Amino acid sequence: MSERPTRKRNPRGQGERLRRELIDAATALLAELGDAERLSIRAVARRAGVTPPSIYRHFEDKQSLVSAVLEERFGEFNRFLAEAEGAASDPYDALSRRCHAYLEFAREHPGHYRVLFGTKAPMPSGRHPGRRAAPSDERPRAGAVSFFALVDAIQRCLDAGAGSDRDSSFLAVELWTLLHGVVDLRLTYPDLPWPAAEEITDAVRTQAGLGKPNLE
Amino acid sequence: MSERPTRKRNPRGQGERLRRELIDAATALLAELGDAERLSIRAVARRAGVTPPSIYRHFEDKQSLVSAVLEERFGEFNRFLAEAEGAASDPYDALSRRCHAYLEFAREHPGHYRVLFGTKAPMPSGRHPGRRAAPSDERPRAGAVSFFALVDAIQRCLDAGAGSDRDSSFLAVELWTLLHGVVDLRLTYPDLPWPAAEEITDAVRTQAGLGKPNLE
DNA sequence: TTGTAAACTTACGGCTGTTATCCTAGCCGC
DNA sequence: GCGGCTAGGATAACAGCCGTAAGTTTACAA
Repeated sequence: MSERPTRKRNPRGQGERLRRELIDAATALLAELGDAERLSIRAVARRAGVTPPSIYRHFEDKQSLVSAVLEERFGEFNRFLAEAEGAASDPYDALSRRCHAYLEFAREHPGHYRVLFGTKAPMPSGRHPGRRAAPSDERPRAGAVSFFALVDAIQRCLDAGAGSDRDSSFLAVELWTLLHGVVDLRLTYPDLPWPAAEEITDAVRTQAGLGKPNLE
Repeated sequence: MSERPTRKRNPRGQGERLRRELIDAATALLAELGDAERLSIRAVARRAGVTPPSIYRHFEDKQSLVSAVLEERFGEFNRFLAEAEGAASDPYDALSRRCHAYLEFAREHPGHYRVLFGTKAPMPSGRHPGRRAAPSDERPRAGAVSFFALVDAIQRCLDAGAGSDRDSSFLAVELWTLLHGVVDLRLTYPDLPWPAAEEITDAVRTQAGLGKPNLE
């Protein structure tokens, strides 16, 4: 019952292996929980078949572990979108694929999407007394990367002659908020009569003048 | 230091007064925390100047207290939007006002907005052993009310002659996801170069054919 | 005076992040 | 062969939080 750790200890030079297993365990748990603050050091240790203090051999504190996982997840997300875009023939198709990939990632990994982009409640000002200087939230920086990649994709459409009276930055905000809104509200209200997510974003994208101008 | 309760006890027939004070304290705390699950019975009791078990005279359990607060907040939200709409002269103006009121509520009460519409992480399947049948989440029902009010507002525009090839339900999803996306991403990434929230939603609304047709 | 509403005290069992200390398997030089 | 060193863990414990059940006190109304 007490989940005693039954792992074999790693050999001499291979101490880094536990680090990977901890990140993998934390990744799996975050996919289930959908919230980085709910993740507990002890749950990660249980899943990895290890005692909680062992984690501190590989990560300074809980925040470090979470950050390591978030960094990998953000990398995976941005890579997934970039690869989807790479298979396109023209800028309009590329933008379309990027948007669809965004929705696909959220559909396939809802827990991770929530961890990456979900609303995070503000810190109650020092939950643990002996805290270091606020670790703050690292998601804004990483998430902004996704945003500027979207700006670039839109700019390439404008450069290719897309007709819009707005600049790429504004259009990127418009598209991103829509993508995020679709994903987030669907997760919260799965029982509403939702149309296909792609249908919504495609509609707005073409209305904004970013569709392929094949009929003009 | 120990925050001993210094309240005067309520007189005989006035036991309901504490109930109100508890709801008010919980409301204020939720505005700060932005997350119903972070709210603790003990924190509510501290703020109300009362010991934790006293709460159980007025609420069956924590979930009942939270539900009472959510119900009030949802009512306030829907009333605020309906009143804003009521001051309009035509359906287009009404829809515009409703959207602007949505954004205004979120701007003025970000914590409450998060509690009402923010992404909620899934329950880890029975956090407390001796639990009653899952209380589930009451937000979907209440939130759906807001959605259908939006559908109605859009339908009135279509009835007034708004030109759109989509039905009101689809357009409502389009608008709602955009409104929510704008609000939610702004809360998560406050440092990005955001245009005015109204500018984004107005752009999409008019692109969708729901603007006032004064130039046709 | 007495019943009882309204609140209190105490306590249980659980969770959490983190530290200080200890154990042990295996490689090192000798 | 063998003592020592150290990497890679495990134990035990601290201090804090949590929801809530059981029993007790206080003060007002009848």
